[in-house]
Amino acid sequence: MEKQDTVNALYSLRKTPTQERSKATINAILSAAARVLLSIGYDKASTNKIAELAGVGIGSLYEYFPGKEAIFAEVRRREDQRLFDLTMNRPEPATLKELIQTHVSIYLEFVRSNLDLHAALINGVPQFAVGQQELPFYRDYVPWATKFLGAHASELRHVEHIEQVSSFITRATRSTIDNYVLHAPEQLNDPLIEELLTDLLQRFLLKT
Amino acid sequence: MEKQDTVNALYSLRKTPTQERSKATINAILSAAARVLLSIGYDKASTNKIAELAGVGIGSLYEYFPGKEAIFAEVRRREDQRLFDLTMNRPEPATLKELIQTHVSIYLEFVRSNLDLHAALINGVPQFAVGQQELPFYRDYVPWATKFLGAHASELRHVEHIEQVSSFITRATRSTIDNYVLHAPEQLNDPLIEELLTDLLQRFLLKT
DNA sequence: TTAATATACGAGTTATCGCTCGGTTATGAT
DNA sequence: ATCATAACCGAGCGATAACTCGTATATTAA
Repeated sequence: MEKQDTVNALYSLRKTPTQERSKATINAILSAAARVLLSIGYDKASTNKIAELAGVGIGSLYEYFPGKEAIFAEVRRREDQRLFDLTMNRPEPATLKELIQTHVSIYLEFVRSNLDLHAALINGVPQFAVGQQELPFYRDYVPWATKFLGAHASELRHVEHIEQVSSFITRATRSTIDNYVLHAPEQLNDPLIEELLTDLLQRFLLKT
Repeated sequence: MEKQDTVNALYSLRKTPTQERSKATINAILSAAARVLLSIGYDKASTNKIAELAGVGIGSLYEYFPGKEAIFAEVRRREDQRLFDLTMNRPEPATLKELIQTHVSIYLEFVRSNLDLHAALINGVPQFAVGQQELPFYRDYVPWATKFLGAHASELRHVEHIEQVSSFITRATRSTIDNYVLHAPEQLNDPLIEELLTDLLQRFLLKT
């Protein structure tokens, strides 16, 4: 409980902004953080540089963020949220087969749309409290996927452990794409990758 | 060419050791680096701390390594080499099905045997010259897998693009396991994960 | 034995880091 | 118009980082 709070304090906002201009300040900081990350990398990024590029006093930065990690944790959190919104704000496909195809496609388009930033986030930025608690992405996404799989249980090959299967395919999908983002970004434009990944998941999940 | 050398210089040994004691020094540094990584993380790890823990003068450290990145790049390189040796020094299975099962099993055992170090490497340590050139692991492994797939082409579902398929399954396997290492390490002891991953790959690759 | 080379060393220089704190300015409520 | 509070600011302190360079010691070759 206490330890948990201590940990969380390192990664969340210090105070919640109420006025508009403070929200603008926070946005400026996050935007600057992303630009600094792209130009010099996480290691050499410093709170001073971020504040300077954001056109914000260093004191202001520390009003809202306890440190560098928290800033980048927030950058990542917002990107994850964007992805989650993209996948949710969409007519729910009728069949599992379509769902798989759709989600692979959405995530691929998502990473392609801002490749450099995602590569930098994956590679350079350590993850929020790893092992301590689940990433927001999986925490939100897996239950949703589990529910969908449960609703189509009759089409599934693996009906025994739907919860674990749901987690498994979510992780496999995301991590495989992230691997391409980092190590073979040029192949992300090849439609073959999308085909292979879709086929991989469909064959695994669906009865033939 | 010149740029490439500049980049490489940041990540490779400065000089090749000839005498035994210098090899011992390098090993002490690498071992200390791993321990520092586990205790305080990549960010707060410094060359000074590593040298101190290694019982080596800071000057000696800089005789061999141009900086912190190079030290950890070498730690990772050696871990990758260990894994590669494990998979190669083993009677080659007769069938693709066995091969898949075997490799999933080897890699899982490999990460389980030193979970904390692998988690720290995956999460905290930025990758060597990402995008510039392929990681040694994939550079060595993919051609080998490609050859094996080619030799069993008759059993394959995807015979059109063996090279890309080989790369694809290698990345999918490694990145999925790495995801569990980082985000759900407790599940690595559940045999279900091994089953699911094996099944995923077999269904994708093999004709039924 | 001696010369050449490889290895080891660490005090010290320079730079930057994280972060605080006392104080100013802007905003909204009364 | 007045006041409370939210937001903003940046000089500057203490700590620590990366890395060099002159020097000392060990090893090997001649």
